[in-house]
Amino acid sequence: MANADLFDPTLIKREIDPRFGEIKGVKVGTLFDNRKACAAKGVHSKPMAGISGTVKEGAFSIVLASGYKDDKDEGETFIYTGTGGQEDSFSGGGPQVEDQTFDHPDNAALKKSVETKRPVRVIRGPNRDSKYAPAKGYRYDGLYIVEDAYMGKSKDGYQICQYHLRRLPDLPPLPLNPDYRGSD
DNA sequence: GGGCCCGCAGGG
DNA sequence: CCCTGCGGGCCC
Repeated sequence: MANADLFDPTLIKREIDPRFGEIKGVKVGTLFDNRKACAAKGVHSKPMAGISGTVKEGAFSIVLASGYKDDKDEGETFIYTGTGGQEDSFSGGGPQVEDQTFDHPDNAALKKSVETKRPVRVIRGPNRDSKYAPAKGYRYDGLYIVEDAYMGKSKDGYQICQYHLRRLPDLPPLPLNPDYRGSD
């Protein structure tokens, strides 16, 4: 593959771990009805959690949806917020009520991806605050590199884990969100 | 439309 | 095994 130089050569077992990288038969732009459908195709196997991966090998995939107001989606790049510290994790949302930390296994996994440089599958869910989110369902938007991970401050004043993601070059353009409610 | 509460995959 | 999580359906 053309992006081979982006991978850490010591982590070549990407070739034997089917959880990383493109999923056979799932094209960039594929739309899924719900999270269960994403899981069924192996695009993102967790029913609710936004980050799928391991602490040792890094993240396989992440879901960008509403629920974390500190995300900033610019399409080819975006800022993602880690998991944890929310008021009601079951209802999937609410303000931060405590600090996030990279000790959380999911946050640690995504941080690990900065080191490994292994691209992560990105799935966008409905989010009226994102210019690039699908109006409905969950869309596979291709592979992104996690360029950076650092602690930041949420709008609620708590410490949060944040990540800079950048899309691999030469992927199909991202569709615009018809329901976007932002100004730009 | 909002509040509520259900299951389940999988990593550690 | 155990616990958690950027859903989702249902009821009002």
